[in-house]
Amino acid sequence: MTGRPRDPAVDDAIRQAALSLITEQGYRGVSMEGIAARSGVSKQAVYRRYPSKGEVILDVLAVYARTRLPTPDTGDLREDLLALLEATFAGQRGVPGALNQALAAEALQDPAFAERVSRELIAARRQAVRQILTRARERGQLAHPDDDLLVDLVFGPMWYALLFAPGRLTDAYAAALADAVIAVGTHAG
Amino acid sequence: MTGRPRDPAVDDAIRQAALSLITEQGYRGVSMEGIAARSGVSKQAVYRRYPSKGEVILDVLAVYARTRLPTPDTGDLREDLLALLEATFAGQRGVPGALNQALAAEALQDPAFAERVSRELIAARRQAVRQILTRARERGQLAHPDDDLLVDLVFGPMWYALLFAPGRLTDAYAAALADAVIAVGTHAG
Amino acid sequence: MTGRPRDPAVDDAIRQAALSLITEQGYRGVSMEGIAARSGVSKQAVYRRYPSKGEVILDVLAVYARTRLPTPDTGDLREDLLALLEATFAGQRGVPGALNQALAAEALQDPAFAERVSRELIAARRQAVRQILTRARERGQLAHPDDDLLVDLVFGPMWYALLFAPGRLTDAYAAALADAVIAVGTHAG
Amino acid sequence: MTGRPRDPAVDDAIRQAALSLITEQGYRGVSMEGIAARSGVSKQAVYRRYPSKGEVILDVLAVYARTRLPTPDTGDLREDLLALLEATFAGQRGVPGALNQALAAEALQDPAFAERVSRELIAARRQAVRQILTRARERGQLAHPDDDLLVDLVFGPMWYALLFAPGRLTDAYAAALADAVIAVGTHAG
DNA sequence: CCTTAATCGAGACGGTACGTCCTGTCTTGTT
DNA sequence: AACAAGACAGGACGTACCGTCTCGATTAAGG
Repeated sequence: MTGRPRDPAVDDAIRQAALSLITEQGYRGVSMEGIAARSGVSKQAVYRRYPSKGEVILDVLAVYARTRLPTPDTGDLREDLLALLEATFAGQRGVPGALNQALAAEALQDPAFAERVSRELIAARRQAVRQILTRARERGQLAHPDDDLLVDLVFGPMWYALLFAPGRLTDAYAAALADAVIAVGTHAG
Repeated sequence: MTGRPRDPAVDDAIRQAALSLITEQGYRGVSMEGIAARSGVSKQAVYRRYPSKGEVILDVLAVYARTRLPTPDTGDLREDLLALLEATFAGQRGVPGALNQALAAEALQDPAFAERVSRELIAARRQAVRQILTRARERGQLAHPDDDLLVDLVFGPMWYALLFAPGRLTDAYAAALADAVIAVGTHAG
Repeated sequence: MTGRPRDPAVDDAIRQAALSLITEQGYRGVSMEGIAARSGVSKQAVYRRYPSKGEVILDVLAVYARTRLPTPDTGDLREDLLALLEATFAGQRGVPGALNQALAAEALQDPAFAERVSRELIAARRQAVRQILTRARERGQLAHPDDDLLVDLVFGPMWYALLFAPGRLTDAYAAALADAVIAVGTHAG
Repeated sequence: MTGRPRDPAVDDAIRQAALSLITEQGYRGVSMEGIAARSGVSKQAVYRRYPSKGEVILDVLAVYARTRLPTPDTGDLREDLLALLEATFAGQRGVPGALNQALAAEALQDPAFAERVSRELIAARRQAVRQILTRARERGQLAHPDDDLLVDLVFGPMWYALLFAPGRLTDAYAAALADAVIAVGTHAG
């Protein structure tokens, strides 16, 4: 029933190989074959762990982004939003940006995978923003009733930029976006 | 010097085949090989016209979406925005949605293509919104100085939805989004 | 130093699985993996007993064909030969035929194995025929001096048939072959 | 309808690669993958021509053995048989021997292929011997009525040797076998 | 009218990746 | 030790596309 346990070194080698392939060559350059070759691992070992390229990327992202979303709590909505947006955008400028792009590419090709990503990854990120909003609402700083819309206003432009203009994700943009969200939030809706 | 002219029937067959493949099987199911096979055309004939899958999709989209963005001009910002958003979202619910998803998938795998899409297609759409905003500004209905941000607030959530939750693009969502944009726009920024 | 003794039930399960796989699917369908799976035994247990597929087959054949070659002794060369040939051919029409074919396939792919088979299995069969010939010679019924050639005349056509026309191994063929061998044997050579 | 014609150089490269692989490493060392790699040809190019390893070998053998079976006609049965047997055995001592072994290995694993080989290759060889026998019969040198049996006596021992003792195929063996066949042939049967 | 040149379909070409299967070895915990 | 379980590197399987190429057969426009 037990069998030989999986070698954690193999896990690491696979993730490391996938990560370096994505950063070096982008999503195009990633293949199950290539990951196996680069990591010095058999294809079987990869397929045993992940049914598809997307799952590899998802896992790499999960491990890589252990630097948790901060969910700052300064007592001020603007401060909180700004901190989260700057942190998030900063991340997207580097390797995680490439990972998220790869993720999106995979999701666009496989609705089931998109659903999975939505539930496991996207939801967590949304929750972080929603928490900030909830606290602001409790302090009476928020009039707009639809948190979902406000969250969309945060992440929508981010993904838009990842798709067509990754360079746009600057601190200044984070500030402008934070102000915009607050402008909407302080209205009654 | 002239040689045999290109057969327009071949052009049509290619576009038609690409379109039906995308709608039937999604981006996954589309290949240059498949397009040629489905259209009864030689691979060479396809490659002569388009250097890559992405270009085919781009062209199909251009032809298919001859139903131009309206750029309504009712004299009222909210009316204009609402009309445009509803029309745009309505389009994304059907076949053009699949085409846009395919486009995004391709763009994510090829930065050069992303750039091209950005310049040729995205820019036009942004321009339509910017026109509405400009007119509103001339009427004194707009305080916010950064049109680009406002445009991002319009298209960001749309692409976000296309990536992870296509069902979200309803008329109600269009209305909420229009209100949000106006809320931001009427602030000084 | 002794450790746990080998489980005879495992031995049986392996042989049984190998046998049924060969008869059901032929040599093609036989693999160490498949034998282990079919017998519900670990691969290690198989490899512990047999270094290769060929050895399994060889062992299965040995156990299965405990119905020893008869080496009849009727006092008449023709009677003896006919009895042996009919018995042998009869065997080759059923399961042992498939086993012998598998054996040959393995031998052709591995000269060392061929040598081993030759020494252990082929030699025994040849000895049986040689015994018949020796007795005939002592009775003065045999003029030809080269027993090896005569034995080849018996088994050559049998293997030939196993390779390319298994259906040929009938009783009539056995009779014709026995007569041929006698025709050669009664000549001086 | 026409399409680009197959490149004969590719044909040659494949056959050459297959031949050298067989002679160097035996049937074990032959794989479609290996043939493609060795010949510098794509796997597709190989599969386009041959559905299986066996077909490659069969074709290589056919091309290689353009040194047709002689079918000598000296007016004397013994002379004819001896010439053919010596020529045949001589061939089996070298590269064609390895090819025939590979062929047999494949045939043993695939009854349909065995049938094909039987019809296309084996039949031709048998015909050569039968021709010799027919001429002898017309000259009154042959009493035995069953040519098929006589042919089996020629080829049976040859394949037997190829399977288990390739070294046995000497000129002396050819002579002994020729005499044996004649001994049978001059009897009434 | 008759070259000239680009098109057409067909399909071969070297490559790369797919996802599966088998080989023979190994590493667990259990008996 | 042997056992079931199952991971491991390696390698072959047969298929699908990639983008390029070479055919023979059209289809105009220009000499």
